[in-house]
Amino acid sequence: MIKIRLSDGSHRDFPKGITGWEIAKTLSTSLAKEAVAIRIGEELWDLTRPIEADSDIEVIKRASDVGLDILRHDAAHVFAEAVKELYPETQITIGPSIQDGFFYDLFRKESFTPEDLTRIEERMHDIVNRDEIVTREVWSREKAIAFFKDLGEFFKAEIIEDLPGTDEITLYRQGKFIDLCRGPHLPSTGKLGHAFKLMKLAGAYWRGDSKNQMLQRVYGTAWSSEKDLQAYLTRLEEAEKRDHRRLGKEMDLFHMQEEAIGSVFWHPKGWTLYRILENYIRDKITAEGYVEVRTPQLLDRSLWEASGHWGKFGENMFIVKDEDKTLALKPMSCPCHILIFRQGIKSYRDLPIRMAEFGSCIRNEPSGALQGLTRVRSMVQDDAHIFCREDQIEEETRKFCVLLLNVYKELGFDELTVKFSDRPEVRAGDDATWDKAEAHLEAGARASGLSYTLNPGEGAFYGPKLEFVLKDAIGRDWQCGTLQLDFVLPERLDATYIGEDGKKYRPAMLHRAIFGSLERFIAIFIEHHGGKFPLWAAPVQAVVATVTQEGDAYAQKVYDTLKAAGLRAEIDLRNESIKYKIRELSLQKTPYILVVGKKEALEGTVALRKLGGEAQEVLALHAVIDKLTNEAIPPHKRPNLDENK
RNA sequence: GCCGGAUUAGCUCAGCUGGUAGAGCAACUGAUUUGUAAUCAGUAGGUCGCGAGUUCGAAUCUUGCAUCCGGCACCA
Repeated sequence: MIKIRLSDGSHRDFPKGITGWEIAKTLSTSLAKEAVAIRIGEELWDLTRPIEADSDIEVIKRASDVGLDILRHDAAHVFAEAVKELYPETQITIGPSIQDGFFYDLFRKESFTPEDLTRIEERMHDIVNRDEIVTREVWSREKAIAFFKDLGEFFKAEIIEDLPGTDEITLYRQGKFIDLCRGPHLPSTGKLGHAFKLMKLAGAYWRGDSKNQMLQRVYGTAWSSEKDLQAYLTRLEEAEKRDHRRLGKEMDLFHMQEEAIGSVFWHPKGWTLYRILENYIRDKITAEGYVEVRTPQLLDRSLWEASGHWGKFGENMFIVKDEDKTLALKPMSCPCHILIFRQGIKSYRDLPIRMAEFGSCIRNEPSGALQGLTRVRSMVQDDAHIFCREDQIEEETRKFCVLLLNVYKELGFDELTVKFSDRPEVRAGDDATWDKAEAHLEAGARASGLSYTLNPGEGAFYGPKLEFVLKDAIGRDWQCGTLQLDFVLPERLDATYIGEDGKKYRPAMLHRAIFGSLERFIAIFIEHHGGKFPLWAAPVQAVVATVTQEGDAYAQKVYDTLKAAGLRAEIDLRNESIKYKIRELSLQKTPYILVVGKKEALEGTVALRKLGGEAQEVLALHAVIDKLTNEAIPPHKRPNLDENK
C-alpha cells in the first residue's frame, strides 16, 4: 500500500501501482469524468500512469487552466494524426498549446488549402470518435532519432537531437500515430471531445528564424465544452465589430489607400479625435514640467551614423539624395533633442530637462508588418527625453511611472503590466555602462512601486527599458508606454553639462513615451471603447434632430446654443423620419441625440437620448447644456473630489 | 521580406463548370411632414485592382505585379 495525500489535505491508502484515474473514480464519478491528468508533486502525470510511491496528488480538471492546456495539446496530437492519415508525405514538427488553442507547424511541398483544413477537421472528429487509447512510452534517444529518421520525419529527429540532457525521451502513441511529447495526455482521444475548430493557415519559419525553411502553420482553437467554443467564437465576432479599421470607415474617421501605404488620411472627425488626445497628453506633460520642441524631419546621414542608428536600422530608413549629400527622414527624435540640448552650456542646475516633441517619424517598416493604424510607416510619437544627472534617474523614473499610470487610468485603462527588458545581444556601450543602466532603471521601477516581469534581451540597442502593457476592454494586451535609460547616445553625440565642481559631465537620458505612437494609440482607444467614446473625446458629441420641419427654427436655436457652449454638435434637418435619423445617428455612435419637435419648441425643452439608453429624458434647454458641458469636461480638468478634502 | 488567402458600384456582398455584370444600403429626383433604431416610388452609377497570355469569346483559366487580410520574421 502507498499513502496518497489529496489536494484537500486528506490522506488515503491505495495499493501500489494505482493510477490517478482510479483514484479519481474512488472520489467521485463526476471528478473522474472531468479529470484530464494529475499533478503529482511538481509534475503533471497521465491519468493512466501507475503510482508506485507515497505521493501528494491533485486531480486536474478539463476546464481548469492547466486542464485546458493539456486538452489543447491533445487536440494538436489529434490534428497531427489526421494530417498524417490524409497527407502521409507531410512532416510534422512542433505543435504546442497556446492561448485559446494550439498550432502545428508542418512541412509539405504542396500548400494546404482551406478545403484541406475542412477535410482534416472532419478526420479529427473521426479520430475522437474512434476513441483511440493513448499510451506513454519511454525510449532511448538514439532509438527515437533513428525511428523518426526512418519515418522521414527529419524535423522531429532534429528536435530530439537538440533536446538537452536526458538520454530518455517520451513518446505518446494513439492508434497508428506516434509523436514525441513530454505529456501528459488524455487516456484516449475520445476524452478530447468535439469542442475544437481549425481556424487559420499561416506561414512560420522553422525554429522562428527567418533564415530557415518556411513551414505551414495551422492554428486551431480547442475548449473543454461546446459552450466554451461557441463563447470563444462569439468573442472573436465581437472583436471584429470593434476593429479600428472597420470603425474608422463606418464612423468616417480616417482612411488609407494604395498611394500612401502605411500612412493615414485623417478625416475631419478622426482628426478631431487625434487633436483631442494630443492636446490631452500635451496638457498632462506640461503640468509635469516638460517643455515642447519641434525638430527637423530630414537630417544628414552623418548624424545617424554618429548615433548608431545608421548601422542598426539603416535598412529601415528612407534615404533622400541631395547633390552630394545623403539625408534620411527621421525615424525618431532622440538625436535631434540631444542637438538642442547641446546648444549653449548646460549647468547641473538646469537639470532635469524634460524635452517633449510630437515627433513626426518615418520608418520603412517591412511591408508585411503594416497593419491598419497599429503599424504604420508615418507616425507621430508622444516622445520626450529627460536629460538628468545620474542621481536624478530614480526620481524621474518614479515620476514618469506615476504620470503614465494616471494617464491610462483617465483614459479608461485600468489594468497594466510592466516588463523590464535588459541588454540585447547586439548593443552599443560597454558592459560596465549596461550594468549601471540596468541597476538604475531597476531601482527607479522599484521606487515607483510597480511590479514587473523580466523580458530578457529585449532592451533597445542603447539601453534597458521598461515596457508598459495595458489591457483593453476585451482583455487584449497592448504595449504602449516605454521608458528607456540611455547612457550611450549622450556619449556618442557628446552631450555634457557643467557640474557643481565646474567639471564636464555626461547627462543620463531617459527616452519615454506614454502613447507610443498617436496612430497606434488611437487604434487601441477606438477598439477599447468600440467607437463609443467618452463624451469629452467624441468627435461629434451631440446631434440635434428634428421630428418635422416645423421644428427647424427651434432646432437651429438649440444647435447654436450647443455650439456657443463649446460643444461639438451637428444638426440634422433632413426630411427623414425621426426613427430613421435615430437609427443612423446611433449607428454612428453619436453620444447624445437631441430630439426636437413641435412640443419641445413650444416648451423650450429638448428630448435627450443617450447612446445605448432606452429611455429619453425631457429637459429644459439650459439643463441639457449644463448636463452635457459638465460631462464633456476632460478627465484631467475635472475637480478631483478625493483630493479636495 | 517570407507563407497562405482576398481584390466585382461609395459601402456590404452575389455571380456554378469561360458567352461580355447583379442585389441591398448609400447617392440623386419626386412624393411623404413623419414622435424615438430603416416611409414609398423612380433614376443614375462598374474599362470586375493593374499588365500580359490562352481562347472565336475572360470577372471567371494561366502568369507577372500592386494593395489589403491572417500569420511568421522585424519593431530604434
